[in-house]
Amino acid sequence: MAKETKVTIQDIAREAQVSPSTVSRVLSGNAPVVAAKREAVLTAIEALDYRPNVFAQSLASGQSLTIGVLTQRFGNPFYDGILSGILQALEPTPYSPIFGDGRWQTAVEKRALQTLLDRQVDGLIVVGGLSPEAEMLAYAQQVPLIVAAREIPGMSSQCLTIDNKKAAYEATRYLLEMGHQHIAHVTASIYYHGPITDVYQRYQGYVQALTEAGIQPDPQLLAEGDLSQQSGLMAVEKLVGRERPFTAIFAANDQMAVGVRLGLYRRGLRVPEDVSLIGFDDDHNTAYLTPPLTTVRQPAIELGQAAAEALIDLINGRQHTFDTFQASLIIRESVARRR
Amino acid sequence: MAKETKVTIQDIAREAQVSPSTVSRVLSGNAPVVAAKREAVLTAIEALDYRPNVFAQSLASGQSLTIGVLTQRFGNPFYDGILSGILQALEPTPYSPIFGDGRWQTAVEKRALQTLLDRQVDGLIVVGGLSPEAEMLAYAQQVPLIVAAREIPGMSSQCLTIDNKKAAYEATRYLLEMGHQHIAHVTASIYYHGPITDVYQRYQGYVQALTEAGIQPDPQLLAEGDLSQQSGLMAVEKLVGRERPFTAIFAANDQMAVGVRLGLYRRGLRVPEDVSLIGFDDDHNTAYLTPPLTTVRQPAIELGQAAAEALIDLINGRQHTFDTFQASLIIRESVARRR
DNA sequence: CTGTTAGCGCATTCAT
DNA sequence: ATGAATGCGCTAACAG
Repeated sequence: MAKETKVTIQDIAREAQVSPSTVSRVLSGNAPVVAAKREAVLTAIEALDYRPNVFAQSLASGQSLTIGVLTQRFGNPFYDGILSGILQALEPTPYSPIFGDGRWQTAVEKRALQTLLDRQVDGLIVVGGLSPEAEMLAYAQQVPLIVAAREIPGMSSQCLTIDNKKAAYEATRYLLEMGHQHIAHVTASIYYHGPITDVYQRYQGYVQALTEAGIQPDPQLLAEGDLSQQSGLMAVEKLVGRERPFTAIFAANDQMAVGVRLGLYRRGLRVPEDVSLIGFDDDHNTAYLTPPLTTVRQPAIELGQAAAEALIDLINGRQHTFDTFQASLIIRESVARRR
Repeated sequence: MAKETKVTIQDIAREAQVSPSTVSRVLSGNAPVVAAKREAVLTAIEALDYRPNVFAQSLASGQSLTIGVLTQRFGNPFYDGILSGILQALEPTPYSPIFGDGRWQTAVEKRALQTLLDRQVDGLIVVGGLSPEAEMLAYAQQVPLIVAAREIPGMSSQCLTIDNKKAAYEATRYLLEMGHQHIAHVTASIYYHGPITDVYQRYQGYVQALTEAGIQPDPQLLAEGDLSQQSGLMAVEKLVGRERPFTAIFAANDQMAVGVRLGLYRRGLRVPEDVSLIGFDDDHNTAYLTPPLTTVRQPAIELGQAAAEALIDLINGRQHTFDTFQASLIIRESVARRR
């Protein structure tokens, strides 16, 4: 339907008085071309407003110059940040990203992945994702693959992750240092979230900090939500209902922290006077909480950039190493020294 | 690098004892094929796990079976909703979306658009966007084009929009009906936002409602922000500073409404006891405001779906008509009857 | 209904 | 350094 440019490499060749191959050469820069001819070609390209046909290019070369990015539905600040980072890092390269959306459903994710593969992407970045490890390993066999924000055993050298356990450990430590002894944790069902082990790692960090401090983690101070704000609210109800005293709550993400905040408010508990509160994600949407929420910032953009760079190195067979990314505790007024 | 499938249509042809063209025919369904052969082909495809080379397909057919979607940086709930709608509507079609990100910068947008065009998209959906009208018209010449959430004079039959003026009118009417006479409006600079006339339309709806009610809009009750939360806060300062009494504020978007809320709080003004407040967008991130914010919900997903459907009809030369979408007022507790 | 013949637009050999 | 020739994998006439 679309009336695409009809200008082909042949037209340029004629216009510039050279052969098509020469045009191709100046285009790709893969072979030396005398300056005069190069000029002629460039001018012709300009004059005719020539745009190479990417399909023909890819068909002939076997490269698509695209890299596939599999995400899970937009909207999450952390994942969105990773996307931004990827986009930024790809900008100066010849590769352009094409997206697939897994929508947090394995079946959808699988199809999206397949679509990307069918489009002959030269490389693949999977952000999070639910696909079983075996499948991921299989994909990695077919195409250069980098996984962001998820650790897959057996391909850790291609996984960029954030040290969630350590971050959670530090958050909990901070509460301990502020004198809190009875620290509740709002987590999310491991079962439900399957491979999203981030949440579980946060739980582990929490446990470790307590244990090191000589405090036995109390199951009664653990509440399970589903990462939603609503579930945070309900978590408070559960905790309060158990009649185990607590002076601080560490929520596994900001959304739940907001719910917690609301739940405390409804129970007449004030933050931070009665209960200190820490979240996780540095979700900017919580900016208008009063008092502002102490939380953990994950370097999403940086991680995205690193993922893209790693992938390009991988495609080009270059060596590439990277460390686990460190998250940082953002201290704000939702935590007070225990009275 | 990637070891793509080496299976070609020839292999299938051989395996199924037919000619390549026949295979192509069963693949595209564009021509009748005897059942027996079709079966044979299908089995062969299955057996060899054949995946057509999209580049070869596109090169030969001139169609890419992709539709380009130009967005502006993820994160905005309204635009994200439109994207979801587009994705959903495209799901059952043979077209797959490829995204471009304009990042709210004309230069970037232009490049992104060009990239999409270079990829020979069969159609284009531009969500919002800043490109001057002339350019949009030019693009529309090159490729089937649908514009979502923006009205472009001269191609209104290809623009899906939401009736912002009417929605704002109704929001203001509601305040009037609640007995408010002095209603302030927080808008955004028309100059700054250039083509984003939504905000201006909201202003117009506000004016119309007042005028119809026999109230002369008071310039002193108008404050200009930039859609950010921060600017909402400052708007309150301006309004309060002018010492013109008001009992209600209608903000042009939820983000500013949140800022307004904060500003009022700092001034010791309570919502809704002292001042009633209405926003616009039904931004879920405001869910934890107390009291909940009365706002306007725009049917983003529906609009996205409609846009995708319209585009496909356009590509196929089918006729397609649609109405302006209606937003709806979501009444919550941030508005009180005037005491 | 189906096989045969030509390209689609370009990147790459290969000679020169 | 550069032109000519070949083919990437597939679809689209064109005959039959």
